[in-house]
Amino acid sequence: MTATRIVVVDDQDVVRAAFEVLLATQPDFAVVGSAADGEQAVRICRAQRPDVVLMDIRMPGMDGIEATRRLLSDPEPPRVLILTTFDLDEHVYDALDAGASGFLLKDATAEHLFDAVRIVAAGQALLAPTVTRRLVAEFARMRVRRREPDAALHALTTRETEVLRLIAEGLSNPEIAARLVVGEETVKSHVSRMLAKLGLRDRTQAVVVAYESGLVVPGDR
Amino acid sequence: MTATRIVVVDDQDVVRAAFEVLLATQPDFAVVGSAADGEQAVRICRAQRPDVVLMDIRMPGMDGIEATRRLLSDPEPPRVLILTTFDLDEHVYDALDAGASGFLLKDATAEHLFDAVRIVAAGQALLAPTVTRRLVAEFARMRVRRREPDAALHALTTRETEVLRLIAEGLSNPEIAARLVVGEETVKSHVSRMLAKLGLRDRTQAVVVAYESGLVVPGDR
DNA sequence: GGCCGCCTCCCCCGTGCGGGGGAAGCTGGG
DNA sequence: CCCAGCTTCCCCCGCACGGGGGAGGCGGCC
Repeated sequence: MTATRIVVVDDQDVVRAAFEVLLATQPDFAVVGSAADGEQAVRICRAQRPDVVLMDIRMPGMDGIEATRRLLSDPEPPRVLILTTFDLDEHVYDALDAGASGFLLKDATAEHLFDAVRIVAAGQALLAPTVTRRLVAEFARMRVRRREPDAALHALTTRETEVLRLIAEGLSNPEIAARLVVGEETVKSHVSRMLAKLGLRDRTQAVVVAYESGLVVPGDR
Repeated sequence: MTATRIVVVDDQDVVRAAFEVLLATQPDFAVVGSAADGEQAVRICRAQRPDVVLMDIRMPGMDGIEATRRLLSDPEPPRVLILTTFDLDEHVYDALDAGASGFLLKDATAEHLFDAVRIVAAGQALLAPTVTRRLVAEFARMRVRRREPDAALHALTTRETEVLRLIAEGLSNPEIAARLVVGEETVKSHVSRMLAKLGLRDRTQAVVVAYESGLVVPGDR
């Protein structure tokens, strides 16, 4: 098994050199390049094709986020491990968005860094504990809104809910009738009773409550 | 500084005993109780008030998820670290939802376990690398859909966009006219041209594209 | 100057929509 | 057994909605 090929990206020369030396102490690691900004990073990675890129965020010119985004859009991209001083950065979410596999703080121990490199090289992911905590909290928050189809929606019968869902797809009454294989008159009564139960005026407002209540979720179609 | 108080929950006696012995090797840990199912776990935690609970998921009777949910609803709850054999479990999301601070696989090393306990005791969070990877991917996916107010929406004039946004609040034409302080006829022409540009039939469909495109976001009101 | 895009308002006209009734069959529970 | 709730369908009616087409004022751009 060959060594994990690593590129180090940091605008501070000392820091970069320190990481190179540190990583070189591990027999299964091979530092194959380094860069001081985003442009250099992209160029060197495309030439060296490393397994893992240790990426700083704050850099003059192209920052680590944008560099990550570009690298990840290549075919067979490297795994990117973000290494930064500040965890309170908004950049965390942007970095994960850009496709980073890991997010470590510079106060991590050498052992943690080695672990992290091996984990992302294996295609897994690892985040600093504080970052994990925020991500988990954020994730739970996102899920909470997405599973409270509550309002007065439980008052609806199954058929009424079904009709509401189709209205929220933008269908007209005749279209809904066709979809459900019933008469249009039937649909109209379902719609009327649904609107009355929810205290709404028209189908437009019905679409709004369907989305706001979480009955339907953007992107699920 | 006092030791971290730990409760071990697992339905298999040997496993439970093994973890107790393992944790006892650390001078800053103190195992203050153990349980073989969810009910016992809740009872013992309320009596012992540990800092950290090592929780198995699969157990007879009340499972680890439900036990976690109940513990977390208490005042000053312990931190819960889930320890399970299967990472492919759907339970991961449920566990995080229930409020767990960590999620480890049983194939983790002793050192990783100790680290994890110390991290969650400190109020941070830690997940197994495979779980982290899935969470990061899921998180990125969630965010992607939330920032693409693109479609053909740029073709709309500012006024048309404004009208679309109000339609997506469930307002009728007269209401929109009042809100914008213009005549109803004016609103009608904006609506008509907006629908034509987007290739839509009625305001109901307009609400759908407003939500699906990200022009409006559920919960922002 | 002339042109064009946007916002504003006006007309007519057809119809999809929603309210107000009523009625049938079917299910399940007291 | 009968009643209640759900689903299905029917009638009539009024109106908000949306299409078509036209027009004036105002700003920017060539």
